[in-house]
Amino acid sequence: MTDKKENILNAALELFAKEGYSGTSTSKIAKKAGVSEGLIFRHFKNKQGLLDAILQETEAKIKSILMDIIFETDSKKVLRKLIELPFKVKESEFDFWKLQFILKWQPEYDNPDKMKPLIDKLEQVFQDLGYNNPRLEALLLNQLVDSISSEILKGHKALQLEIRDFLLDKYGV
Amino acid sequence: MTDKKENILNAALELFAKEGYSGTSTSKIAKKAGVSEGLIFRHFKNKQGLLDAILQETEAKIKSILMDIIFETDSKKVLRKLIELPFKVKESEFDFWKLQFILKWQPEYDNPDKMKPLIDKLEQVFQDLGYNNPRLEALLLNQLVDSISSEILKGHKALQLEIRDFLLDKYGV
DNA sequence: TACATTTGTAAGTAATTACTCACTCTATGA
DNA sequence: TCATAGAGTGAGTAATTACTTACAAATGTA
Repeated sequence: MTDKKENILNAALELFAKEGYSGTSTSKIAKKAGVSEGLIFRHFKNKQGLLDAILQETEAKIKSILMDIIFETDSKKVLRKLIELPFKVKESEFDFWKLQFILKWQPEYDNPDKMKPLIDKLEQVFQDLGYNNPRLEALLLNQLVDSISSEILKGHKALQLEIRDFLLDKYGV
Repeated sequence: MTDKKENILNAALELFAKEGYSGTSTSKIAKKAGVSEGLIFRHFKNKQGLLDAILQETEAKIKSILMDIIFETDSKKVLRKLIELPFKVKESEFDFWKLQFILKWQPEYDNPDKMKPLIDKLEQVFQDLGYNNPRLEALLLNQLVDSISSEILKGHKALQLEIRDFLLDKYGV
C-alpha cells in the first residue's frame, strides 16, 4: 500500500465519519489527502469502492475483538471484559467506529448477526452463573454495551464511566 | 398550511430519514411532493430551513411524551410506561424518529439535556422504590429505552418485545 | 540498458446541485 | 372594480458532483 493510497483512506474515513458519505465529495477527500482527485478512482474505481475498502477492515477488527472475549474461560472475566470493552477503544479509532454506527441506520449495512458468536458466549456465561434467563440476559447486556459505545463515541465518556462501574457492581464482577 | 406545503414536509421527512440530509436533493423532494422545486424555497427559504421546519415539531412532540410519564404519580407505573413507550410509536411516525436518531450523530443536533426532566423523575422513582443508587438506575434505564427504540426503528421489533417483557419482570412492574 | 507496469496528475466531461428570477394565477377585501 | 398579496411554476443560474482521459513520472524487471 503506497503512502498516498493510505492518505486517501484516512482522509475518507475522517470525512465520512464527520460529514457522512453523501456529505463528503471526492474532491474534498483528495484535498484533505493531498493528492489529485483522479488518484482516488485509480485506486478504488469509484466512491463506493472507497467506502468498501474502509469497511473491509471492519470484519477482521470485529472478529479479533470478539475472539478475545469468546476465548475467555472465566465467566466473570467475560462479563468484566465486555463491560470494559467500550473504554478500551483508542480515540484515534473513534472515526472508524463512528462510521460503523452511523451506517447501521442504513438497512444494507445493518447486520445484527455479526454479534451472534458473542451473544452465544454470553448466554453460556449467564447460564454458568445461574441466571434465570441466560438468553435474554445476554441480549440485554449486548445491547447495553452497544449503547455505552454509542454514547462514548458521541463524546459523553464521563457519564459512561459511572455507568460502567455501576454495571460491574451489578453483575458482581 | 397549504396542501402543497405539507406535501413538501412529508416528502422531505421520508427522504431525509431514508437517504440522509445530504443524500436528498431538493429536486428529489419536489418530485416526490409533486410540486415545482421553486416552491420549496418560497416556503422554507433554503434546504436547511426545510430541515428546521421538520425539527421544529420535535421539541413539542418530545415534551408531550415525557409529560405523560412525568406526571404519573405511581412509581411502578412510571417504569412500566417508560419501558412500554418505544412500542407505542406508530409505524407512520418511524421516519420522524429515525431522523432524530440519525441526527444525534452530528454534534450540533445532539442534546442529551433534553432528557433531564425524565431522568430526574426516574431518579425520584427509584429512590421511592428503595433502590441503592437511584441516579445511576435512572441513567441506565433511560439509556436502555433509548437503545430499545433504536432497535425497533431499525426494524428489529420482535426481539425487543422479548426484552420488554424481560425488563418489566426485572423491575417488577 | 530497455521495456512494461504502476503510480500519479491536470484538465477535462456531462449531470446534478441548491437556489433565483420573472412570471401567472387565484383569492380577498376596500 | 381594481389592487395587493400569497401560492405556484418553469426556465434559468453558477457551482459542484462523480468520474474519465491523455499524458508524465516513477518503479520495477529482463
